[in-house]
Amino acid sequence: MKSKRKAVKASRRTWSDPEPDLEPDTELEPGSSEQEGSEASVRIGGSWRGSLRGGDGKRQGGVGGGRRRRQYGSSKERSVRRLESNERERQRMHKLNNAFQALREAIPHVKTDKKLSKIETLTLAKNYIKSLTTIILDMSGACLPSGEVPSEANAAKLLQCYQQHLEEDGEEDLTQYLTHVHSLGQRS
DNA sequence: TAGGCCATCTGGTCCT
DNA sequence: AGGACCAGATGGCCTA
Repeated sequence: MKSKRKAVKASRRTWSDPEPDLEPDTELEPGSSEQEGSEASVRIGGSWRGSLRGGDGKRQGGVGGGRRRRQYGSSKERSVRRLESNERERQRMHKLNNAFQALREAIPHVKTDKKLSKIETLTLAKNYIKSLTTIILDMSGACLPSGEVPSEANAAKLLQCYQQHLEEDGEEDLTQYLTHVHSLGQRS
């Protein structure tokens, strides 16, 4: 794992680090409907951004007409809230990255020095699940009534069988489940 | 040096 | 009301 991102970038000016020239109380609020002349350019995070959600309109608010920013008290209060918000977001992203790491370790792949990227991890995981599903369906005779043809329609029964296996053995290892199913298949 | 990947900041929106 | 979630923007690091 690369040891970067250990410290917050110093170059980025933030809410907690307002432009020195500006009086704190007169600082323009980025994106504020009251302050901005147009949506073409909006000062956010020390940088200039294009129109706000204007492109796809996916997240345009239900509030009719102009966007209303939540009104906070003093600029100091806003700074505190922003910092708290940043910290929560950081923690959230760390949790997300931990989940990605767990997923990396759960899926088999060719071991290299380079760790899987997020998109690679998701793609491999999807393929892995598809492969396992195929295998399970192929072996489904072990859990399905005799004569019943393995099909996607039997997936629910297979899932039920898997869940029952988990309840009985308290084992969450799919590999062992597959071994179990395989041995049943050989017996029958 | 360009492009990929990533961490972080940020404001809007959703949810409890 | 406040936290969670989301997506855009930015800049740093790394590799081909």
